Amino acid sequence: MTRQILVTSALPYANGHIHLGHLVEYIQTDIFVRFQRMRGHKVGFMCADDTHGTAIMIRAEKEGTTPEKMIAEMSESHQRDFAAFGISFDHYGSTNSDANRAVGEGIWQKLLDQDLVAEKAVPRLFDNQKQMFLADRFVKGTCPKCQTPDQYGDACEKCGTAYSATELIDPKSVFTDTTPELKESQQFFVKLEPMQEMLTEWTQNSGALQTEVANYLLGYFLGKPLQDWDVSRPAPYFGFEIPNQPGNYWYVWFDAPCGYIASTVEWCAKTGDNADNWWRNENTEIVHFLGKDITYFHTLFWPAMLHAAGYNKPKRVHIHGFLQINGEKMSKSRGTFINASRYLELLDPDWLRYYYASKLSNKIDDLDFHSEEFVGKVNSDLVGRVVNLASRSAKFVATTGLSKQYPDDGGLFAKAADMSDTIAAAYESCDYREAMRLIMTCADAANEYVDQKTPWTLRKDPDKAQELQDVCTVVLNLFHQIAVYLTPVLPTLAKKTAALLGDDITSWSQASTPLVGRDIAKFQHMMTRVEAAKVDEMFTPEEVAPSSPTLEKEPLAAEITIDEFQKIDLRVAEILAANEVPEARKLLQLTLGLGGDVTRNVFAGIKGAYEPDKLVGRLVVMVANLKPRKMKFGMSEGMVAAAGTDGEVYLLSPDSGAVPGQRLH
RNA sequence: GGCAGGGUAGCUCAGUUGGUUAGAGCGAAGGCUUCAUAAGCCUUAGGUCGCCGGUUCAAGUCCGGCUCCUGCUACCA
Repeated sequence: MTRQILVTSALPYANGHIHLGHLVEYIQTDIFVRFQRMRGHKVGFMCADDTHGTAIMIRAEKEGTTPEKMIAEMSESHQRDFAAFGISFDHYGSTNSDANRAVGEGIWQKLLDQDLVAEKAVPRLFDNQKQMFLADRFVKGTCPKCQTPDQYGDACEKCGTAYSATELIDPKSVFTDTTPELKESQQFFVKLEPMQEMLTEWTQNSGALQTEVANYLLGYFLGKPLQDWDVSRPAPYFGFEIPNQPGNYWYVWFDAPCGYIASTVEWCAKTGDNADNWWRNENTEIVHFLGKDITYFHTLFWPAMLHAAGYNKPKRVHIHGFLQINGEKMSKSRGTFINASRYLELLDPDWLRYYYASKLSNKIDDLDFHSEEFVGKVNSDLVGRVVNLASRSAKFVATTGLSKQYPDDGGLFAKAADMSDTIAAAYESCDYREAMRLIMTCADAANEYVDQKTPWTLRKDPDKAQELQDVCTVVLNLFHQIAVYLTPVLPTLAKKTAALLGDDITSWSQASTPLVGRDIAKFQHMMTRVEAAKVDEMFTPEEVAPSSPTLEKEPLAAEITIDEFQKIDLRVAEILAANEVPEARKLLQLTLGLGGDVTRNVFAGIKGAYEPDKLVGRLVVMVANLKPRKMKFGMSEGMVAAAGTDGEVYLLSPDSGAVPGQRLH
């Protein structure tokens, strides 16, 4: 029976480039999609850029551009990366599209019709200077529980306490460093509690979710009344204004998943289909792939929206874990935050597709990119075992082609053909690791066969020409079979196999029918080996070119050791007094406090750049163990740290929380 | 803090409803082979299954406690 399956990957946020972590998901989804297409099902693979929200707005502002321009460039970059990794979307849209606005408005109207929208006043922090309400992530302050300074407005990194931004002690806007004001904001909420029963049923009994996920939802959300979901944000916000509610915008997570439908709408417009055939048709299986961080958006809010608006709920939500690099979180400072484009400079995308496939299961465990394993698996599985099969047999039948009849192979081909359903089931359940393991057992059996039959010996005896052709016919068919099974993962290998044997691989069933009596093309290498050095190079941070004009003016000083650095005692100091030195052109006299009654008298060359009155009370950094020096106006007992070239002077200040006397490490 | 998940060979992971000597791949050691991109084949070594206790004829598997790791925690996405 032909199934109709609409598959999505989560929408990448237009705030950054595609990296190896994203690719876990897109490759995983693409394998599923290609597998289903091979099985003859009707598949739509939808994705789009997620373009709205404060983060986009702020970043565009920082880069001196408009959000529209930024998301256009990012979309192009994303699509280029996806294409290079062979991600075969049927349509790639954007949440900032007319189609998406229409989908959002349609759902919104249905929510209003069913009295599922509530309006409430919410106290929120407001940045007066920037004239905007601040999301939790844009407020920093001292944790109300453990007093750790410099924590975000949602949770403390030190003690793990979750709180709301309004509870922070001494909150500051991360944009302006000013103290935000508490203001009421009228916001719109989707009422979820009326759909609690539906959601409980769907999450627990529909089979759409992995059991861990169902347990998590039951344990954390569904065990108590569902809170109303806050779906609006006050201006300024980059997104869609809510119909008839000027100054109020949909929260990005309201319109982002609508992008799945909007993409389908745009796709159907191209193909002459109707999106309702996919989204309002019970025979369509909606399958979402996403990372565990966005679980509840897709398993509570999104199904609620779909349900209220009369769309199909997902048949399956497949959630995967995060990518780790050599056992650790990806990190920019460790050089393990690898963009897709960086990978592509050095390595073959098919290697990553296979490597991920060989590690992905249907659990939500994190997946580790382990350099040595990556090299080992690709070289040993793909090159040494799979591709090598063609390489060690094709040459012997270059002139004769394949035997007319499929020879007796002791049941090898039939045995591998019998595995078709088992392998297919592994793909279907997204247990690619199991699929790869099974396929590799086929490759092992084939290599053993070559070893037993020793075609290189047969070749030397003209009387055994037929036997040689038969043996190679068997080996090439076993290879072809494996290539068919691997096609969802390695479409490029499938193409090269097709070129060698003159038979395009389009259907799963081709693994069950041997190829006979045909010429074969001249053998060409199908895959190169991974060089470990290239993988290492990928994880070596690229040298930053010293193109900075400031660095040219003042080049970096000679390298020092940590011991040498530690001789310099840098301290946080408070400016207790600042006075003009009438006869000096550049100097101000500062009295610096190091806590208690320890003070230092310092002459600092900052006159002209700072008003003495305004300096009193602020914290600076000083070199506290500098040998005192007698100057024309008195003793200077240290030095205040400041940056600047060409007469500009900028004092350094510690973040709030630091106290006078603390040493810098 | 709460919730969810995990801890099995050097590494990455399988272990079905509790049932013989706990498996695979990679890596390691030894041998064979030379067609193939130093690829292939065979053999070997390696694990008190996180810790403690309980149920049972029998526990990696079930129950209780402890411990370590990871993620999430609705107004960042």
